[in-house]
Amino acid sequence: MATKKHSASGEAARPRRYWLFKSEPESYSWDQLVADGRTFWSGVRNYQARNLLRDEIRLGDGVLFYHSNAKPMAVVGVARVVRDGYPDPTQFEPKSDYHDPDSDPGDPRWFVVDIAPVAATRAPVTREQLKDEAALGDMMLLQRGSRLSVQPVTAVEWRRVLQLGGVKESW
DNA sequence: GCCAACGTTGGC
DNA sequence: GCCAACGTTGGC
Repeated sequence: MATKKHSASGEAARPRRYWLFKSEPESYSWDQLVADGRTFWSGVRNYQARNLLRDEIRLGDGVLFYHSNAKPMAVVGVARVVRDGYPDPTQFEPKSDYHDPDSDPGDPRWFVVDIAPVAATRAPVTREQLKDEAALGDMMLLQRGSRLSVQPVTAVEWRRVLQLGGVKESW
């Protein structure tokens, strides 16, 4: 029968992937994202995270929004990527905290994606809850010493966290 | 507030 | 190219 399942719908060949973005709520909270309706994820200044933003994270991907250094530390919402990676404008703004005088506009060093909120979790899915889930034992967020602020999430982890948060996928 | 883990910087 | 010193992250 058919050998190419998605050709008729015009769907992208790449399957949707999943990510977790950390933010300190005092710096940029879920509520702020909801108020803004959309934002560019600026200020990531780590090469591993940069590579994900530039090369891996794509329009339509799912994002778990996690509050770090917070009470409680928790996944508080689900967002989606609404624009592929592009150079972080703040790196070229001398007055920005994120200014990088060594970044060459012809070959920008730092990248962002745009995200928009999809749904808040019914209640914060706390770090403690996540740690209690056997299925989430390998989640990067929970590994000792893991500091990556933009990190991959497996499909299994994604589904489980959404389930814990009472969020039904709808896009 | 502490401190382990990690990344970056710079002297050699 | 090594590595000690330093700064940052972020859970505890």
